[in-house]
Amino acid sequence: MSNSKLYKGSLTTIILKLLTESDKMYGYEITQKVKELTKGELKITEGALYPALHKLEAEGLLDVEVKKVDNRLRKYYKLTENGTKETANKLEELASYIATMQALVNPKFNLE
Amino acid sequence: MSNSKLYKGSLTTIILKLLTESDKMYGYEITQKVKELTKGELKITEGALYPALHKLEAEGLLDVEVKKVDNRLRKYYKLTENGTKETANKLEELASYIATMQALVNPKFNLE
DNA sequence: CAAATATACATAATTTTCTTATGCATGTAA
DNA sequence: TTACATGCATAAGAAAATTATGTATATTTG
Repeated sequence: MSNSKLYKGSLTTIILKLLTESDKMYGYEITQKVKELTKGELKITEGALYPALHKLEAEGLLDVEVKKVDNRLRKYYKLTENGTKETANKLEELASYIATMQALVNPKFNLE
Repeated sequence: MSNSKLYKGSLTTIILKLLTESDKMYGYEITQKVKELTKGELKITEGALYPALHKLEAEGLLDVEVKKVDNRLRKYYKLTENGTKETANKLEELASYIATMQALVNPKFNLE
């Protein structure tokens, strides 16, 4: 997931946000979409992705639907109502994180 | 360190950056400075800070100098030459992380 | 004056989140 | 037929944090 440690903790936010745009996605699709959107900067590993998806499902933020396509299994995930709410929270947290870090790192950005 | 998980992995960057501005700082001073700069948004816990400082010292990025002030011990940390170089890397990584996340989360920001 | 709070360091146990490695299975390209 | 792509999964270990302590001195407050 990139050599930078900064991505730790942001996988959930990424997954949830992508699902607000695509309605439903399956795991492998998420890895490809992230690779594409970030021009290869960020590669989601399976060892990180699948446990994260299972956790989001267990927390009731995602619903899963299994489908067989081309004789291969796919698990489609979509946001629940709570998942949609939580996505909004996560995106606010991300905006807040960015603002805070810029205040720390760049004297030009002052927090209110 | 704030309820948001996004700060995971950014402590080292924060410490190094603050030291480029203040020449030398001690642990407690860092916690207060961060609290002040972020208007209380971010509170560095001791359990995170001290091990991080020790690690940076062990890696040769920080030098330490112990002083007794008002009958209390202070450990002043300052950047080594390598520490200064590594700080530049960390700040680049932060800028890159922010750009990548905005590309993922905000369709308006496209990566080159 | 006693108690709480602030200053200043430290570490140990646990949790969270990730990496790395591995496993299984099918389909397609070289 | 061998490698690579698609698609899921988990287990062992590492890294970085949280939470809970512990020690000690100085200052503020009721």
